[in-house]
Amino acid sequence: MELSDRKQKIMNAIIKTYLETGEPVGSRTISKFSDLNLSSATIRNEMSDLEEMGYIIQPHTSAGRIPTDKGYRLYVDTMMDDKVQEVMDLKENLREKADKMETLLKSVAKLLANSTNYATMVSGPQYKSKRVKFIQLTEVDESHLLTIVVLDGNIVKNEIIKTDSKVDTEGVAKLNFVLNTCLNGLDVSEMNLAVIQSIKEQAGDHNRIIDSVLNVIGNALTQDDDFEVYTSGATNILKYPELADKENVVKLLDTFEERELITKWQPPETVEDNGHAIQVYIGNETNVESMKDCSMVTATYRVNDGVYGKIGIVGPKRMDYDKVVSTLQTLMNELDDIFKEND
Amino acid sequence: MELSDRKQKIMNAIIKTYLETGEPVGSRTISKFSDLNLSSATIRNEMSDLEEMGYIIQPHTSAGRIPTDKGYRLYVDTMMDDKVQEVMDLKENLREKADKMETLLKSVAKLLANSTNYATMVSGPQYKSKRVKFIQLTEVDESHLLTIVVLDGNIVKNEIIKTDSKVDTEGVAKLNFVLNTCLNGLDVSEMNLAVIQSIKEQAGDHNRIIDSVLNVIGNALTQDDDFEVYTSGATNILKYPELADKENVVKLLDTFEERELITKWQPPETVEDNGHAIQVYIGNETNVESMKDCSMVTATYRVNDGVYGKIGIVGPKRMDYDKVVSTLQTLMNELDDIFKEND
DNA sequence: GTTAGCACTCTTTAGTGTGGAGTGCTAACA
DNA sequence: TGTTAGCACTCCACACTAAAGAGTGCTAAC
Repeated sequence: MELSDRKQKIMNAIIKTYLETGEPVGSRTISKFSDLNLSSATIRNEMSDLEEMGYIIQPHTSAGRIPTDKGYRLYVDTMMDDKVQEVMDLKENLREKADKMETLLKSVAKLLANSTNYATMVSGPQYKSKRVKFIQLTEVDESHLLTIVVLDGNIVKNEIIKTDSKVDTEGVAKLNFVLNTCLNGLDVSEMNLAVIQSIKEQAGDHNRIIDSVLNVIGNALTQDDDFEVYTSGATNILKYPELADKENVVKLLDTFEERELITKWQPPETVEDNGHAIQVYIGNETNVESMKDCSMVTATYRVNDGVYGKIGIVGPKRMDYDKVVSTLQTLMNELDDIFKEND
Repeated sequence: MELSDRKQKIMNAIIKTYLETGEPVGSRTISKFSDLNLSSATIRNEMSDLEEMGYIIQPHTSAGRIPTDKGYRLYVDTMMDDKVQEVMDLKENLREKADKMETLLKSVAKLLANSTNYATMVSGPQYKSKRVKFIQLTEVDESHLLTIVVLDGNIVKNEIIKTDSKVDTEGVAKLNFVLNTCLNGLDVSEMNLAVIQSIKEQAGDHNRIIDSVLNVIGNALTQDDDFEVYTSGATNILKYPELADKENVVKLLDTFEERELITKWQPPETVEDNGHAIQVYIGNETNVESMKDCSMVTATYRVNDGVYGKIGIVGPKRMDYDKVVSTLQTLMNELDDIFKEND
């Protein structure tokens, strides 16, 4: 069956109404709806068609229709107009917090949650290809060495390692020299046994320390456990009755608590400059079981080349896609500016 | 009125029963209860007394009684016997995660939440009196210096600062020397203008950098924004109907989300060695409005001298105080061991 | 001092009926 | 042939009622 112009309009009206009310919408409501001057009976016929085509569904025999995932998808893909949203006062709020990435991202999450009334998740920046820029060991006291690893993009990792015996200042200097000459510029795959062996030979009798240091470096290069995710406004989902039944709520809130669950958020392979790769996932498209009744809109921010993070907004399927997308757009531009400044 | 022995026993029975069921408990239930062989009528008389004394209350005329805060308090203070709980398999689970404080604390929160079915909050260690152990500046590239501040207790803070112009290796060395000779061993209150002035004089023409560095140090010494709080099992509160009415749930969950709210958790002035300062807060005793229908049990762990953190378990007033306290005790001992080992 | 018994209160639950919203179908109309 | 009006039907939501159950307080008897 063809999706006629009129059907599209009706579909649009159904979704718009449903987004507002959250109630199944009936033919009479649509027939009273603005432009299209059609009786409820006609609408009924059309709705019957739309149902057959899979765009809408009846929760029970004598109820109105609600959009299916396919219906939402249609809306998001074709019907959303790009109207510019009132620009929020995000700017001032953000600038204040911009000093530390962590606080910045937390505020982003909170601001978004407050201004959209949905739940938000923000992932910390992920570093795509990590290479060692330089390494530095420093004595802390008799039995502890501070290991500092600076990676590409000026990411600093540090860890204190225990030593069996005191290493004198000279020894530390030597270790520093050896480590830096051998490892600078390498990524994790290039640190093979040959390299390690050569370090150990040059370092003399500090094998144990080398092992510890390499361990720290390995962690710095591979560990994703600093793949932080900040969430905010989780309780907003309680505002939407269709999500708030006990079963679901627990699962959803748990999903938010277990931030790790959103590991499915790989950073994008490539993001065209200034493109924020805004994407909409509806229902099962999220690939998260507990979110099957939700939708999620994600965007990608870019701190540096190869350093990306994601921002996601989770709400009911009847979320105001239009507003969310444009809010995200505004916000992303703002973030871009902040990162550029701070470089 | 005197709190007779029999009244105590009845009180105990009431609380125990209520803890299990969460329902108001009636006189008949208690009369059937184990030891005391009394008819429901007698119990009724006693309960009437207990109500007058403020230990229990009737939610409505023809309902059983439930304990008041005062009643719980009586129970916690006098009636809880110290029976040892089955030791959980916390140990093995914890050891695996012990490598990083952060992951360790997260696991603690999760484990506690799972094994108690209440919500947990764990605050990261707080450093009571912070002093600078040493400072180190390192060139990263032409326009960036890495500032590392090591504090008492081997806490490492780092930040990258921008410089207007390149500072040569010699300059950095000099700065390092000056900073360390002037600042090592000082706490924040001792870094007064005189000290700062003297640094600037000795450092020559690197005033701007000194300012940035002092800024970093100041942050390291004062900022509580790394007062991390980990939560887990927030959704557990949905398991207790008396907490799960919509109004309350939102407020409670928000309290958990806004971890900062628990700033009221000052570290204790003193904690006797090996004492974990386990405390029970009932209802309004928590001083958190949204928790007026909850109870909270907190314990203090000790990483080092002057480095404390707190663990809290939040549940309904009818929480199983006995079990929670002994679970916490077991856990704290375990943590003590881990911290000792890792020293 | 303790207990049995009874009247009374209040909540919970199930059951019932009514009104409203919405549909699908049919027949009439332009 | 597309549109509309009308009607019978379905189902949900809500209010109301009735009955059951739990528990109390009081009184009188042991």
